[in-house]
Amino acid sequence: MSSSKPPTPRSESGRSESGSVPAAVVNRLSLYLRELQHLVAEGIQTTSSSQLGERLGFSDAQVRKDLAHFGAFGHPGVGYRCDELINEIRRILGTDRVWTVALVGVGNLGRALLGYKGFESQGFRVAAAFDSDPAKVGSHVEGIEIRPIEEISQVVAQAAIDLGMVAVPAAFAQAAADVLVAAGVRGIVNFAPVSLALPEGVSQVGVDLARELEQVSFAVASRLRAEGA
Amino acid sequence: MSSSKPPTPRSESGRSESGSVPAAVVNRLSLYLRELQHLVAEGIQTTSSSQLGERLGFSDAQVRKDLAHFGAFGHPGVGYRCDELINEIRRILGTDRVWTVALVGVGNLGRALLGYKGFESQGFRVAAAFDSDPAKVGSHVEGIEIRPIEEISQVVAQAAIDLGMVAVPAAFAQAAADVLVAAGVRGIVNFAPVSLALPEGVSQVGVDLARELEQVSFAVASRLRAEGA
DNA sequence: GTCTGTGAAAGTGTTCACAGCG
DNA sequence: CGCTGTGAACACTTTCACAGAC
Repeated sequence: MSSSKPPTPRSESGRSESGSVPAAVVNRLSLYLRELQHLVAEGIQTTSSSQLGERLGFSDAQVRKDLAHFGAFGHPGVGYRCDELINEIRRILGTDRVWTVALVGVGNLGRALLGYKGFESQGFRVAAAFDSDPAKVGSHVEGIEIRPIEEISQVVAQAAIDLGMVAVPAAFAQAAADVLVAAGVRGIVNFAPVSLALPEGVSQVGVDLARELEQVSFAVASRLRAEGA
Repeated sequence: MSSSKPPTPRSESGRSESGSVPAAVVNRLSLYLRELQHLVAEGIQTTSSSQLGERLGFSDAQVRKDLAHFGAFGHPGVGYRCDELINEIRRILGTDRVWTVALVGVGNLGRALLGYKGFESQGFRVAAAFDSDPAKVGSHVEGIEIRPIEEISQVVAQAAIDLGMVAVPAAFAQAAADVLVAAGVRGIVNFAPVSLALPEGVSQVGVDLARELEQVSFAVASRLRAEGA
């Protein structure tokens, strides 16, 4: 459960390899999905690469090229049927089925993740939560019972958990990830501000809240420097 | 306060323009910063592009090229003094000063953001919080008083707020952003699953929890397809 | 006429490999 | 020697522009 120097480090920006589709394309794909869902909610049934691109800040060619990686989903002279394209993208992303997710770490952020309403509709069900704090174990958050860390491997197997979310303090994140991986989880979203070393075959995406703010502060600071100088 | 078709849409992946430094470079920069801080915590005072790269999954050349965008911070034959490079990167990212941040939306996620311990040490102080729910207004979360949305512009000016975090439901995110921008905020981190349209000169980074999971599920689904097929 | 799908061109980002400094 | 900083080679992405489908 320590972490001297395990395999495959991998950073935030990209997940591990995945065939030959650029990470940036997959990123945009899920942006297209979200926007298509908004379009449908607005009562729009058909769209075009230029409309979709315009709403997201991409070129029409970009949208078409991205989709071309996976097939030909449009109708020349017409555009894309929204519901059709939604289904295609969900299939590509794998969210045409439900993924079960386990959460490790029920602090402030963990509780927010358990209560987050946006997962279910996109095909993710948070099915188990774990914490090392005996005071939390046994209690229920959002209808989910908090279990002790020691039960991860049993529960992950029993509940057929696919993915993990790590929301523990930085110092414990690698250990938490190691346990999840040993239990058979295939991918992890890591909210701790560390780069996890995971074995090949386990995907990771990192979300670091302070880093997100840093990206913004850089942009603002650059602008201020440009103006001020 | 509606949002027919305002300026500059911009997606998650990139922030607005910022001189000529690629977004990916800035992303990695803050990853380098984080790792350097870990190195210092481990008692390591000097590092090299290859050590830094290895721990993050990048090549040594990548690390050196990234830094070269901003200057020459290393010592040939020696490497990089960790504390020196940390200072340089903080200066570049703009976090050599404190940025004040306002939060709009004190739901589950908003509360987690107010309680998040990782902001302060990186140069961000959440100094104000707003919510439209009268039941929440007036209460205190993590020592911060929740104020009504109507007071945003007054408070942002008075407290000299630099950045905003939007953690309201998708349908209200554009309006919340509009108010923040009108009040003078220069950058926004948006946790709502929509693409905000912001005027030029205001930076945005989007964090969409469901999308992060989708990136992982794509990678896992790809691997399963490859194996299974 | 509209809009897709796609080769070819242009533009960016990454890796290589080495000169030069400590 | 070791390691940085960097031009030059390479790889990858994006944009262009058009043939073909509706």
